[in-house]
Amino acid sequence: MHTMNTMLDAAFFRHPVLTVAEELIGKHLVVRGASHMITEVEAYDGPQDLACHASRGRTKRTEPMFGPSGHWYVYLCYGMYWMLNIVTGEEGYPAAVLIRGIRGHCGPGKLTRALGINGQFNALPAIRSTGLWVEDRGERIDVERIRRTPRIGVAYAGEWAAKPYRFVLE
DNA sequence: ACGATGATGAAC
DNA sequence: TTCATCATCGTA
Repeated sequence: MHTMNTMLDAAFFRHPVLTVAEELIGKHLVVRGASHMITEVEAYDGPQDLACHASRGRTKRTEPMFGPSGHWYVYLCYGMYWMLNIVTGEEGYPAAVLIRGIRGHCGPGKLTRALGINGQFNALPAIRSTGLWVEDRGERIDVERIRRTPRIGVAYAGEWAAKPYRFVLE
């Protein structure tokens, strides 16, 4: 039996960021005709989350996170690495999932470099016509294979640094 | 352990 | 306009 590849749309992403983050494990990032299984993500959850950029308010940079779900939030980190995030939840509530790993590439800065993803995708919707989207390719991921840990590189975020908002496929 | 490398946001 | 800070990574 053949399974259709389904593009994940805005409705898929219009849910609590922790829910979307876990469900993104095992889905596929599609760019330039190639698909890559997502193996590691982190959730950033709203203005109260001190590790979330939006906790410092609505600014030019964080604007996409306040927009509708299913759009990309891409920003430059440490002057060298592009971080790829997908906006989740209701419009007006700033939350996003950082794509930290795909099969064959570990690390958020390495995967964007390998796939040629940069700021050109910021604020664009994750649909076929933009050239960067997410698909369910019918792979079943047992939740037992998903490990939760604190997020990486956010030690400054007080109690929020310890929350298990990182999801990794074993 | 540290430097590369530049945008960001807050302070001044 | 300056300044500290950074959701990282390669090299040592």
